[in-house]
Amino acid sequence: MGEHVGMYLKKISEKLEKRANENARKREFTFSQGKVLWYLHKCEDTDVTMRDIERFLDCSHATVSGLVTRLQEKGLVEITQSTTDRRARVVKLTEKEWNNFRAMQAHRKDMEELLLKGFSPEERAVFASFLKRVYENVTDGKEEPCKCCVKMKKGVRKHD
Amino acid sequence: MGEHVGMYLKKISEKLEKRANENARKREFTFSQGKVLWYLHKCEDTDVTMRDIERFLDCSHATVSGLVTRLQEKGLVEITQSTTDRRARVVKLTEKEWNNFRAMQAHRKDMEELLLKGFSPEERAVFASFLKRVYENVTDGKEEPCKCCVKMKKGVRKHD
DNA sequence: TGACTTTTTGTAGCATGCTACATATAATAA
DNA sequence: TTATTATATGTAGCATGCTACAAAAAGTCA
Repeated sequence: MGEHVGMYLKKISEKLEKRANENARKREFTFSQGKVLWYLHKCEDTDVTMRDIERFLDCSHATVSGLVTRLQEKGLVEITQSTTDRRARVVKLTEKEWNNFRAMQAHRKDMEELLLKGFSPEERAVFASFLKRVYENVTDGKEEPCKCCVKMKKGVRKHD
Repeated sequence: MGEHVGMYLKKISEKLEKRANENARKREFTFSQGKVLWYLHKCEDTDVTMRDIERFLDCSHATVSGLVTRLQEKGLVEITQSTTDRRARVVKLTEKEWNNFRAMQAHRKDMEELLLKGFSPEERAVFASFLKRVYENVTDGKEEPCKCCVKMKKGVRKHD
């Protein structure tokens, strides 16, 4: 009765974000902006719209609009209109940005190792499976993954 | 390699906060404001200053200032100057607020149950211990607990 | 085709978090 | 006591998240 699981989850998450922001600050962008860049790298070979980013981050379109605008102001992404859907805006990484990816990968790996310091391989597996179950509990099983890279072929949209 | 533990922790935490905000909205305050109220209830018998709240929330004093100001505007707390330390502001719950506590307790319990749905008592214990270990990893063992209720007697401050 | 609905994005206004700077008071050292 | 340092709070300015409203384009159905 009262394992305070929720409290721990939130506090760990807050610490993670603070650490990530400290790290990202060295590279002239924030943790949230980094998530957008990460996604753009992951989907290099496809046209990524603001709507795709919204689904990936699982946040409102207003939030995405702010993030992408600030990334554009810093010259880290370019925004162009989609040629196939005049509502959509396509977001692309600029040349300037390419240095960041490896640093981000490294930091992500470091954080994962920090989190699981002292855990045996078996414990890691059990912990990961617990987290997946909790995630399904809080999403009522209705996970809303980013469908862009998974289900869409290069440049293929419904309206094509 | 790559259990995505960090990602799951963050996503679960985001869902938790969204659910808590939906719930809290019915009671005219937000999740973060609710944490302040929660703490004030916990420490009913002591004088709680803004600095105490800052330590409890583990956030900046600027953040606390905003939270407490908005709670005051809604008439949920009163702010007075400490009689023993003229720098400090003492934050107190108002009569109006007292209806919320039980609803908050109930929601917290519901969330805990939702998170751990389908977990056996043994699994719950293991999961909780894992989270504690991860928390110690991300805090480097230097946990910074709220010292107010733990170490301070009623009304006793260093400067007394 | 034309009317209706859905989708994508923009903007305003707010709450929450931060850092950086300022002030006033308290605590400490000379 | 006086000078210095530490502590508690205020404020400005920013990034991130939200909801609510609006517009424009795309999709759908008669």
